[in-house]
Amino acid sequence: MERTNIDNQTIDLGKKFEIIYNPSSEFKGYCPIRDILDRFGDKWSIYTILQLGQTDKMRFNELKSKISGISQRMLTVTLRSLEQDGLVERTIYPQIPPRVEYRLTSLGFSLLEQMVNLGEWASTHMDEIIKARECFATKTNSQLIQSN
Amino acid sequence: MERTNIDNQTIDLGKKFEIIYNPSSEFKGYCPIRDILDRFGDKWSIYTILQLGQTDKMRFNELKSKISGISQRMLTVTLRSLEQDGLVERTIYPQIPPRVEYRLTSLGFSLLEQMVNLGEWASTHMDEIIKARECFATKTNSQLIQSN
DNA sequence: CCGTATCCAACAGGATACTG
DNA sequence: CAGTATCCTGTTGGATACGG
Repeated sequence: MERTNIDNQTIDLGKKFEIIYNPSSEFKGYCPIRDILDRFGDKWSIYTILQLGQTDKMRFNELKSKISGISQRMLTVTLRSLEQDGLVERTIYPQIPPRVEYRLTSLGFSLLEQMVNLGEWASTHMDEIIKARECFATKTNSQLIQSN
Repeated sequence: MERTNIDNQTIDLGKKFEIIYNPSSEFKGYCPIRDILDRFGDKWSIYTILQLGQTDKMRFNELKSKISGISQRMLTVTLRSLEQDGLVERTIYPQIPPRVEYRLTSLGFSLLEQMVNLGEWASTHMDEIIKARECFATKTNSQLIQSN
């Protein structure tokens, strides 16, 4: 198994790689990251998880008001999806008007920690990425100018 | 700033939360995680990053053959996107037939590390999630039966 | 209050054909 | 070899109206 070495960055992916992604087989080429990202890579899951991580429990409309821009439909869809994966727990109090509370499960909290880690990476490197985008735009523009 | 406490899990998100997501303002409510996930939360970016992390450089068709299922178009699109964000470096050797090499930048490698972390989380908790999905399906079915 | 149902626009991405 | 260009389909998610 090969090792990667660039700029004195040596990452021994060999061991980990087989765990997280095995491309050699059509059937065993299942990728857990893909599965996870298919679920919370959507538009609202992260916001929802982050919000639920701020307090121990929240009601539907409370969540809706804190996640700016989300529609009623999408909040329902998102919460069902998270509930289905065992990340969020839904408690219904049988009363009129209905009262429903949502909270992260311990699994949800462990994902939250990963999200926070990813968020810290994103915050740290966001300026590099933005610079790269600007630089790329400049390169593309100059190529366009040359081809005129 | 509130603290979250469930099952003896105390995460002090207060400090980190403001960095990674500020929902209080329409304009300052910019979320770096969202930005990042909008980029590599797509269908092919992770596979591409993982593959490029396996060797120090790869050619276009080499990549295409290793990422099973990807179309020529989507590989181009994905690589351009990653290049634009400074995660991948593209080297063109002006010869016929053309020779193009791709490699991760150091920024790309640091993202790869995050992906590996996420992948380990996913691998560790995948069985819990699958169980939760099955359990959810059972609950839903029994509700359907009751309503019949 | 907390949803569900329906309709619809926008976009991601696959198939195919063509090019320097 | 390494792409573009074009077309076309499936899915995501927003708007709106209605229901227990």
